[in-house]
Amino acid sequence: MDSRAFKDQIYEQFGRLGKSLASPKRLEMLDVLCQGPRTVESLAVATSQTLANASQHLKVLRAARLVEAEKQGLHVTYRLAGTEVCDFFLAFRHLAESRLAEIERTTRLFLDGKNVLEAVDQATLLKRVRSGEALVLDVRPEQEYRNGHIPGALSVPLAELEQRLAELPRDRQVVAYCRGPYCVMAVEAVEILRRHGHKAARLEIGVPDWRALGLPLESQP
Amino acid sequence: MDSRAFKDQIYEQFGRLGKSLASPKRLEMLDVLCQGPRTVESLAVATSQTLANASQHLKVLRAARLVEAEKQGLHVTYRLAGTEVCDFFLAFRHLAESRLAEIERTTRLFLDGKNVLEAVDQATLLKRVRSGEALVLDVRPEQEYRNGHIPGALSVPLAELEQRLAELPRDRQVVAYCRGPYCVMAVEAVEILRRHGHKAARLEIGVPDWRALGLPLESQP
DNA sequence: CAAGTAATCAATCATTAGTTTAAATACTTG
DNA sequence: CAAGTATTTAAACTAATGATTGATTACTTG
Repeated sequence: MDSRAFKDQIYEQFGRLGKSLASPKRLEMLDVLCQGPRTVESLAVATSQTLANASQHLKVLRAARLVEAEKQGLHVTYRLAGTEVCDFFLAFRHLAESRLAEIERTTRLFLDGKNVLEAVDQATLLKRVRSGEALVLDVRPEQEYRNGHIPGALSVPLAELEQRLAELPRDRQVVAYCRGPYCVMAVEAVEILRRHGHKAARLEIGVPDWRALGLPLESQP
Repeated sequence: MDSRAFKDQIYEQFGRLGKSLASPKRLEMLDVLCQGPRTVESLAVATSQTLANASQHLKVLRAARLVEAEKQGLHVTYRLAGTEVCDFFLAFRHLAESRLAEIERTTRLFLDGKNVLEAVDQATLLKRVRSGEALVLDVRPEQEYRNGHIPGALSVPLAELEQRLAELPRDRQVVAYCRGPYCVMAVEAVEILRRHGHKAARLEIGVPDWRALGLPLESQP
């Protein structure tokens, strides 16, 4: 084997990993999987695609060893192949954010349409969340909350929020979070809360970012 | 803009970054660019492709804002768009190495063919290099040495090595390094050195890894 | 074991990406 | 400003990818 053939084989392998990151849908699936294991169908629904497509994308991710599958009876549960994969995804996202101005522009445009622009910046918000000064609200589906959540957070999945408004204080700030900066559940939660006279704000980061910051998580309420 | 459209736009942008990492040749070019700025032609030669292809790949990398171009007279010099890009490339490489067993297998197969298998492991080798116990040899082209090298290293580009063997001690271990684990220059250097009766070993890591370890670099000899 | 459900596979099609070759552009230097 | 060099662009072709649809497999449950 000459050195060119060696290099070609090596970078070919690197390319396999790169190719698996080349599809928007696959990246969205990785983002969702950072919240915890999921079945194929639930991933398909979460990422708005057909079951067959989701299955095909998962096959690609599995070939790159980014995810693992486990069959439990009728369902196949996919999970990230390790916490390094989640950490890498966050690094990838940060690089994209730092390099592609379009991402910030799109986000701003979206948030301008909604009425959720913050009065306080993320850093002080994060401080309030950490100190317990604000009530922290986890609006993700309950299963994801159970997989791990910000300590002291109350679980009220977005779908149940309107029915359970009475559980939330009106005198204290409510800080809602969800899967991360590009998950819109917390945005919608803040809209609902403000419409009903609550002092609400959105924490942009999600549990994976929280953990990557080295902050502790809670697993059971 | 509804939330699906928002997500589609966001992950579309992430996909742009992912797509730029989906080609073996582009990854190899990024690897080379981690050593410092280079012209299109020199990149084309280093990665064994035509000028036109190299130019097209660089266009893709530039569209993803991973590299920047600067025209100096007749030559266009490309460089990484920031040290984050190099750090990210290393993270990408580590993930690939940890997930794809084929990479290690290919590397081992290649090294088995050459006679450079180590008697000592990388960790103790690194210790000897750091302590100055061994003579450290930088066999990359001189320009890359000037961009930054391991403190105390001697620059003898691979092409000049056979002529300059007299400069090297025979009683002390010579540790050669090059661009990184998949650059074969240090492997070839060790072959030459051993053939001439020197005690030689190869340090797998390159300057980018060295810097990422938080170790200091030297810029001028 | 038949019916039903979750997931995968296979075939097709439209789109995109990569390579090659040749032509065009941009700049320098005599 | 003509000749030469470095780079980019364009056109043509081939290969690969992703979405869609329908069929198939694997498993559970009545």
